[in-house]
Amino acid sequence: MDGTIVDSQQDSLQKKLKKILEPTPGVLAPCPIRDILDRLSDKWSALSIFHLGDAGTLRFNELRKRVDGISQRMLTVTLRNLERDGLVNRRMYPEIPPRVEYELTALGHSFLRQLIELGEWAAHHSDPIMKARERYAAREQEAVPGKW
Amino acid sequence: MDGTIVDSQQDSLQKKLKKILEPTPGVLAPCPIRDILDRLSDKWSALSIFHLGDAGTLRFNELRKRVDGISQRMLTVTLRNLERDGLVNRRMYPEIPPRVEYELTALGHSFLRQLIELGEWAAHHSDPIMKARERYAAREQEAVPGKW
DNA sequence: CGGTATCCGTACGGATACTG
DNA sequence: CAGTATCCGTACGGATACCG
Repeated sequence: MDGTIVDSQQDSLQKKLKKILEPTPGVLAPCPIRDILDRLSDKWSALSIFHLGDAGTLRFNELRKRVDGISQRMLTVTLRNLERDGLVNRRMYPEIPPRVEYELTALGHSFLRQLIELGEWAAHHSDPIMKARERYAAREQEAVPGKW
Repeated sequence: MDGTIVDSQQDSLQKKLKKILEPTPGVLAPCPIRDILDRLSDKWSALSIFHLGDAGTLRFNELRKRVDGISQRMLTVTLRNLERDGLVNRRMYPEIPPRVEYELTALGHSFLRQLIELGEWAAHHSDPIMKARERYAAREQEAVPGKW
């Protein structure tokens, strides 16, 4: 029911996997996957990218208000990382008081599309995930009866 | 050059973004995105999924050998999380010595496809990212001349 | 306004030893 | 073999204070 819709694509997937997993010249070692995952792993990158993609161009404190709960420090750090990786553009205007605007680069928008895909997947599969957790929790209960 | 291939898809993207970013009933609060990102954020989940997807079914120590550098503890923790979320299936055989086999569930394979997409994106865009970093590093040099 | 600099608690993950 | 238990260092991120 799930393995029949894909046919020749299966091989393709396996090949892609092989390529990702191959040791030295692969996608893991130098920059690619590990780095991209790092951008996803820190607490605020994805959220910042979402908001920049949504709003277009934002000043530092405008973005700060939108990314709920982020500290000034972490917004700075996050934006620096994104800028460093070429996902975000930083434009500073030599005025007083200073004005700094951030926006996604073309690369950033490209990455945003991947994030949205991920978000869509998550939204679409949130139900089975939640169910799985409930089942897991239930099994934990019966496995350790003395706990309760 | 990059904004012309997508036309009516642009609105669609924006709408998806809105949906992802909307506060309470959105994708962020309950389970979805935040949780999925959590799976991506820990150090070993993605890699473990890749290897399970590549190999099919693996015993604990087989997987351990493949996931280079992972400790016994972290493999256990990682697999528990993945099992909890319904991405990995754990099958235990009551033998001596014990044998435990892990494999991706249908949901896990579905997620793997997303990971591969991400990997492909990363591989495909690793060049501009690396270049961006070099530029950033170069700008740092000139900005802080006293450092050198 | 848009940052740095500093301090500090916590959570993640590694190493090691032990167990059914 | 496949874990669990324990200890322990580090890195991530929050709070606060200060600066151009």
